[in-house]
Amino acid sequence: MVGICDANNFYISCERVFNPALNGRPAVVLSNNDRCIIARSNEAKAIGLKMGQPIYQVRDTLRTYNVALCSPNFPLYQDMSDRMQAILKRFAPTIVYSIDEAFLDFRGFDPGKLDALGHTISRTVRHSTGLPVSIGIAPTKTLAKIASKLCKKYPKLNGCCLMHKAEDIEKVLKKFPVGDVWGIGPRYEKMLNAAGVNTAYDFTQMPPQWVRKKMSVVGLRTWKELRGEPCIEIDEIAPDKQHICTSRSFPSEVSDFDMLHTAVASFTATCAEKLRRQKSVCGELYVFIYTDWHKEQSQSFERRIVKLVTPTDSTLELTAMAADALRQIYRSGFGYKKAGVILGDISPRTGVQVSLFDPIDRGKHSRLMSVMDDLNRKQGRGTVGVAAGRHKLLETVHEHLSRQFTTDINDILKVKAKD
DNA sequence: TCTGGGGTCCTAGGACCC
DNA sequence: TCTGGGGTCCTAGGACCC
Repeated sequence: MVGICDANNFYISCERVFNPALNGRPAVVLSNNDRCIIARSNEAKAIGLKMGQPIYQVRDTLRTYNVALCSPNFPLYQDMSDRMQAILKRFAPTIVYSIDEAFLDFRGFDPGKLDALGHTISRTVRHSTGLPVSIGIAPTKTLAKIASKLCKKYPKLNGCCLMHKAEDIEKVLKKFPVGDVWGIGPRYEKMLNAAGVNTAYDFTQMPPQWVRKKMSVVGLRTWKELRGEPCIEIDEIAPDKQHICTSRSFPSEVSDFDMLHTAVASFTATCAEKLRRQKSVCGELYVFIYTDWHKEQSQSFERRIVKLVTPTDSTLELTAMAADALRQIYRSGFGYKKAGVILGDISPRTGVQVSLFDPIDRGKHSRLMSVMDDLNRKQGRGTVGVAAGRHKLLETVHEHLSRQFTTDINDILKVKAKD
């Protein structure tokens, strides 16, 4: 048996832990620059606010229902996530799946005791972190996901839903919309509905050859999992990333080369930091800049891939190459709305083949980088860097930011004694 | 006026090789 | 009229996840 522990409305719940005034009212967390909705409380869902919806489209609703707005506070969410995962690990081998979810490996556990254990875990996380979670337990990961969704829908389940008897599972699947199944997105949902497949149960009754043909081996795995055959493996040790990306939309259009350069340099530095954290090097650097694609008039979507002779993790080298690439794709007269950097062709740092006429002192670079990473880790991000300064106009706007309640000593809540 | 920011895997088709 | 066959690698595009 396998379990999934999924935090309910995770970002919102994190905000609520430190700001109880948000309880019971519609609240949303916004994307960078407070542009669109990326998380919603149940109350916000109930009044029809949608994931990814731009704020300007729902101004009236926000006002009418007095919706609380929160700018994204990712350091807080990550810290709360770490706390949740630490608690889960006390009960069963845990595989972190995303910031708000983890799988629990219940193989070898007594199935008769799992319901009670699941409830204990749910209660413990709630008490120790303040986060409400939904735990689903079933023979496969896909079924466990369904169980955890039931948990959210039916509060009387009290934070844990165990699904293991074949007839119970069948009963659930017959009512479960196929589009809500993990692994079936909007495209496949449409295709399946058109073929008369509306519930998860309908899907399990389709011939495997048909599923394979229409949805490839990925769809077939989902089909098998729904029929109780585990076949989605998730690695215990998070594999190294194959691509590392940093990109942002700008608060307003940017047409000045130096400003773009500053942005691209800082994205590259962030990417390189992530790369060094996983002890890898990259062999490829990709830089892109977009104009606003919503506008009718002429657009520009430019990108350049640079292949490296010798793979590297040096911010110095990468920022220099990114600047060259940017110089090649930049065109004056355009207002750019978004830019980004992607590192690819990633491999472990050990075993780098240095080319014969390598002009770079790699030892020196790597000593410099590790001093830099160290300082940034201890003194906070952005303490030292090689980026070309900062521009006020590029800074992300966060009008409704909560404080760093758990990670900054100055922001820790103070308890006042009543006299 | 205004639309997020990360990732994964799979497949088909073209280039190229022998 | 007739136009090999098998393999690899790369890329773009399409689907999905949170």
